[in-house]
Amino acid sequence: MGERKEKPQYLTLKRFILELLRKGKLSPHEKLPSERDLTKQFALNRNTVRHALGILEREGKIYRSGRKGWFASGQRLVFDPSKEHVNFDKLARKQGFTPAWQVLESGTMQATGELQELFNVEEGTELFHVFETGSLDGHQVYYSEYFFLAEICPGFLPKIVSRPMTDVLREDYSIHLYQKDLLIRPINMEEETASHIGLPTHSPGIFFRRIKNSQQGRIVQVDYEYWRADSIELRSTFSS
Amino acid sequence: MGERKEKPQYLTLKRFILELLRKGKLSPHEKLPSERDLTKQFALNRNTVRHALGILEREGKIYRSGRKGWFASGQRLVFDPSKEHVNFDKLARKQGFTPAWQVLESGTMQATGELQELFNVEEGTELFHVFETGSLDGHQVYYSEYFFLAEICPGFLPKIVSRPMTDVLREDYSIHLYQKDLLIRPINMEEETASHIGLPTHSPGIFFRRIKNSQQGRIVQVDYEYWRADSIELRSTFSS
DNA sequence: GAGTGGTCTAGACCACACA
DNA sequence: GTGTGGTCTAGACCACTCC
Repeated sequence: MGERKEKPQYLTLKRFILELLRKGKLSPHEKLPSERDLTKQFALNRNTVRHALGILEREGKIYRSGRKGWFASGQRLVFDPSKEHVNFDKLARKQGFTPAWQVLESGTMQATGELQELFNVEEGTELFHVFETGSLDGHQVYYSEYFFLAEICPGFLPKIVSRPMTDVLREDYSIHLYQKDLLIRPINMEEETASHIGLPTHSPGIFFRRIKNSQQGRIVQVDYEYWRADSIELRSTFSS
Repeated sequence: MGERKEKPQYLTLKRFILELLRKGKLSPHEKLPSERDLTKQFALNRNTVRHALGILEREGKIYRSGRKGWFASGQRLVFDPSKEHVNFDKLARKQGFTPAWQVLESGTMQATGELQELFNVEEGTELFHVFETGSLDGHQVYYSEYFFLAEICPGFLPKIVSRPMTDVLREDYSIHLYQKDLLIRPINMEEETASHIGLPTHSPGIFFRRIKNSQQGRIVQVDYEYWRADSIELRSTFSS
């Protein structure tokens, strides 16, 4: 009657791993024992082990990398969605990370569909596109697709390989970006997105769609960003 | 060599259900076929069926309710995290929902631990606490725990059963709340939290911690809110 | 009582990673 | 080649819901 219910066994494993993390016996980015090792240690079936690991993954405590295994999550990059200016490089350095990014592809294209609507331009208007990945301390954390109005920044593309995009726009074109619209959605990473960051399909992620104005109020940039969910923390501080 | 890889079978089921949703053959809040029905229809094992359903759940397309089954998600409440004022009742009505809330428990307590730190008051300072759930169109979507500085609003608790909390503070105490700090985190709902909203453990959720000032700049309220992840959409629009 | 979702076992085969 | 995670099967028992 008043008996305590049996706790599910996956909770035992989950708590064990949380303890390892709490006590520092698993350092950030350290690999966990293999799933089969855990089945032996806890006399559990591999399905049950994977159930426990999946829960920890969705809580952001651990993450998977490729097919290489499960790893303890690192420190989160704190990100303020209420700020109108966003500069990954500066933000990360301020928080003690070593950020890096790599352009995977860039070029010109013509506006159609959603992009045409968002930019509010005629179909066929020329856009620059940039696909890149970014990392913190050597660990890949995001994949993004940026789109710019080509006419406002001729010769833009070669410059961004080595300099932060916001710096190039400010210094070379006197364009200051202001975030106008921000959409945030927790997602499962689709195969293609995940593969760019070296993650397995269905890794938990956070998606951002940003629409940015120039100081003249014109929409000049649209970003789609896909972040590893455990790599960031969303926190707004209001100054008023 | 150039052969297409076999698609995983759970993807077949996943896409089938997405099609049902897209075509409107599953209306919002309509129950899906039982897991065992789906195993028969698709000649799949129940584990595989549950895998597919879990992915759809984490994408916010479907949700579970109690042990009653899986349901198609409804329309999302659009929520702007950059706004300093938040009023669930008004926000929901403006978007065509019929909101409701229910106070589960309320009373007085003394500040300790994190609450004492957040309020920045002496240990033992009297606080009001209110635990409540909220629903949209009859479907429970959040559970929250509010804490107030008791001294600024004597006689507060009986009033909030029937009136929105922000209205009571404004009309009866001339207190206007300003969001000062906002923390957003995707979570798995823990057993206790989930049970308040009639959800099973590990339902995907979004957690908010809000710290609110009065117009005098004093911290007067701290909220912890747990939302069903599929019930809201985060979107900021900047007016500048 | 029949059916539901939640938990769990004991296997299996595959593609891929690493040594 | 050995071990890894990803996918999948064929069962089982339980607590709970609904009729």
